Amino acid sequence: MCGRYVVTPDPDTIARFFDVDEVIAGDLGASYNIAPTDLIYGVAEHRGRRLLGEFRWGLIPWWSKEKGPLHINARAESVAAKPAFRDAFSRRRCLIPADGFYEWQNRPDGKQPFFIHAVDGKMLALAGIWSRWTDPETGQEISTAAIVTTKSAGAVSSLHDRMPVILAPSLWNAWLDRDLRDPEEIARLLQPISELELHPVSKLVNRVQNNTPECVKPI
DNA sequence: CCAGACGTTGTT
DNA sequence: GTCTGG
DNA sequence: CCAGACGTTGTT
DNA sequence: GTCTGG
Repeated sequence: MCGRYVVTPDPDTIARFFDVDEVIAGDLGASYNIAPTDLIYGVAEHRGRRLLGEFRWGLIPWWSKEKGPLHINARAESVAAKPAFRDAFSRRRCLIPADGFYEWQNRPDGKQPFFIHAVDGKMLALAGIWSRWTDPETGQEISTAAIVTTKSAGAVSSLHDRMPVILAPSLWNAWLDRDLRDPEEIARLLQPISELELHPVSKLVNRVQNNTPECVKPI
């Protein structure tokens, strides 16, 4: 699955990589340990333009009266049908930029974290869905997002049976296209990719308070 | 009709 | 909002 | 995802 | 064990 990840470039660098027209996100700073509830970058389309915005990690359906529970992931196999996700899936998709992400391997002696990243070291586009939600208590409106997961492939499958969907650049346009609303057509974009590298890292990453380059360093 | 749920993961 | 269960 | 909390009363 | 917070 995907419950922690890494983003280090500044917003302008991310925007260039994803061919973004306008940056509306603030500078969230480099993070080696992004966790659920954090603010994250997301690339989404608005009135035909590609924007880099910020989202709270943990999707809240627009009709929800409650702040929780958090939906940090959505299964590719069912995202089109689930009440909490289907509307976002057909109308509000985004790319979530990442240097890489973490998975924990279960071992007899505990859990071992791994950092997983592109072979060429470039940023990954994680498949995301998003929603606008108004807090009934404060009237505050926020954008929230979830990462779509799928069956793992390649080296990652030796660690874990789930991983985030990573979209190849050739699929970015279709994924962001808000006029593309046919669930079956959209679902065809969600394939696991296998060209990733991984290495074990320190258990420092287990604590969300630890946010240093040490988190991604091979051990 | 109204009430209540609406999610993923891992583990057992 | 929309579906399912009672 | 992992870490950390997990409770009430009364008083300040 | 299970929920909440980050």
